[in-house]
Amino acid sequence: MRDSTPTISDVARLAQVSPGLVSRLLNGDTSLRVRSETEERVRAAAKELDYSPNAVARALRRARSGLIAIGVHDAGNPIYSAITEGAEAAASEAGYALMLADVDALAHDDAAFRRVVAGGAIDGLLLQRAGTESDALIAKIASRTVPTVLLNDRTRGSIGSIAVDDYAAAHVATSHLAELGHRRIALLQVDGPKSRTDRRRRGWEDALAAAGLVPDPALIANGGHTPEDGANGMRTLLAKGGFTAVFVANILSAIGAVSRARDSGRTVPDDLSVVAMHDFGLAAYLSPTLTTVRLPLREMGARAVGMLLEQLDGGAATHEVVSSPAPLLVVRDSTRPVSGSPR
Amino acid sequence: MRDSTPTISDVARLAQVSPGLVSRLLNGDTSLRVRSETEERVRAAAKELDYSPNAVARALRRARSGLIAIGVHDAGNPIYSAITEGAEAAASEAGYALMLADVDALAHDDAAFRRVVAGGAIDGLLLQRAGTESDALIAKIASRTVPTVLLNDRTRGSIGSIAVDDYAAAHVATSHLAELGHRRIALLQVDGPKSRTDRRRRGWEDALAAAGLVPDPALIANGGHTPEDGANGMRTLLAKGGFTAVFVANILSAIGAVSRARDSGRTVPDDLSVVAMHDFGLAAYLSPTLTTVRLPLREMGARAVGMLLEQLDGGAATHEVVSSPAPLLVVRDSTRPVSGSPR
DNA sequence: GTGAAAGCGCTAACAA
DNA sequence: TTGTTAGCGCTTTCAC
Repeated sequence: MRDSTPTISDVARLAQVSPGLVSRLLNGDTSLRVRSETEERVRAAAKELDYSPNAVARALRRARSGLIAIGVHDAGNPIYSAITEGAEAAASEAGYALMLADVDALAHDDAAFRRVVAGGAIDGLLLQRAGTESDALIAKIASRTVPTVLLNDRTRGSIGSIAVDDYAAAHVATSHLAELGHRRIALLQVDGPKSRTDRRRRGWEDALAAAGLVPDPALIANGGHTPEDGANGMRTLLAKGGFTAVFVANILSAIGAVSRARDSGRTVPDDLSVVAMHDFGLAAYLSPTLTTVRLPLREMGARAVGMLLEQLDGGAATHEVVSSPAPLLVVRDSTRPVSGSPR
Repeated sequence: MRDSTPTISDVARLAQVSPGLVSRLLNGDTSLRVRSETEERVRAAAKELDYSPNAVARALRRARSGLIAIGVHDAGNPIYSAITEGAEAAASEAGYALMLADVDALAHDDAAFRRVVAGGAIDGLLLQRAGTESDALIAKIASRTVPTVLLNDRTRGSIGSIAVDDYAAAHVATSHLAELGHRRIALLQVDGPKSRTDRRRRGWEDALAAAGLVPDPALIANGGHTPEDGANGMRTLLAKGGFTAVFVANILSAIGAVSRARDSGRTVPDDLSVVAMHDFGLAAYLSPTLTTVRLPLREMGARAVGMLLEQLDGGAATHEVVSSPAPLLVVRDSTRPVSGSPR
């Protein structure tokens, strides 16, 4: 038994061939015509030594690290982790590995940034776009060095971007409320990039219009993307009053909003129907269980990796919307037909 | 402006010194006595070229990739992601990067395993221990190649391990219920590694004993670690009846348990008090808000990285329990003094 | 104080 | 059909 990890030369020696041949053979070089007997000797040797090619040496030689980094803001956020899971699976599938990086650390720690982005350590970067300063900064600088895809973003430009269909999601959610007979439907939006906010608002507006209702700007408030923000947004909304239903553009925010409504004496869904954008496992176990619009987040993460790989193959940066599967309304207990007059 | 990324030779050339000198200088080699004038020339050149050392070349030369992998089962689980966040922060702090790997993929896809673990791609492995077959397998094989630390585990052996204080957590939670006057306190345990399950059960037993109560084996059921499992566990428990409070050894499971209790007509906390092990942001926004025991998960992730680095420096594998900060009881609305007779 | 040279393990171009 | 060679960019030992 050898004490140190075997190299390609060890395999070559054992099989009595040259390292170059082992390399081409094991990498499935199709332009190679080997005697099948030789091939077997090589494979047997590799197996006997339990040879695994050294990833670092290969990366240096190929000028490809086989690593994709994903810059996230809050790894604990279930929405983000769904994206990350999709990305990890797709990366792994393609023979890549996924590196986790904190966007804020990247933005504020130059050494960390250089280590991750600038030193050839990664072949591509996936960047969670939350609408902060850091985001824009990192995206701009990083994309000069390495193919980059902005997640949750639809910026048109030299940097790739991918998003879910915000408009459709908002439309589906709002239509559901309208179909239940609600006529005063509020909107709790997320303070992300303006264009995204706009698309969701238009989905809400158009769904209202389609139902013969008139969007009331007074029924729009900011719900952020945390339970706390959602609770605050709901407080603002409740102070104005005059609605029987609300579409909340983020599920964590929605949970906070429901909590706040309850604290101020409203019962969901009796007094107030709530639909949240995004879905996750817990939604079915909350009280009340939450009606949501499920979006293809894992698919988005996976596709983002695909876009990155295409760029690595020389393709241009693209801008995509993941529209399949389409936003799916998951009706649970937080929505019900309107009853009585708005309060 | 140069088109390709500058190498150390470019810097050396510009500064009119040798690459070796640049390397030692930029890496802060203390045994180096350079003319301060030369030093400035080098630093200026590096700055002018915006030089970042190539991480891959460095890794090859140093035989250190600067990468730590964390094998997780369910990245979306808030408990796991807290650990991951802690690990990421500590890794980044130490100049390392964190790679995400799916344990099941590692276990079932040999190519993926080799790529991640066997090819010198990582310097260390953090392994989420969920008690599955895959876990044990991976741990065994991986640890032959690379320093490994088992998360959430207290296995004594050549493989490092780290855990939170399960016993104390269960004790704190159960004591709280006992102090509220509950005398029939059930336990919904997680079907993880036996020793862990045992420690939590002993915490529960000892807390009961300390309160002069007798642990009743009939009041133990399996609550798993998902809302669904928790709901099932609660169903089992409710079928037996005879308790007014329950300690649930996992927060997701607790949410399912509460949901189930509600579905079968019980009100938490009026009919049933619930304490969950582990805490996360949403707990304060549920209905009812959930009393929990908060554990140092981020700290555990961070410390695990520290243990790995110590092993890389030649230290032996250790087995630690993160006991600081101590398990913290966070009292919310799911617990209240006992009232009436058990049902 | 600084330079020169070797080599980490691999792959790709070129020879034979 | 297979071997030889060069070199990716860096660090480190040794020499001057």
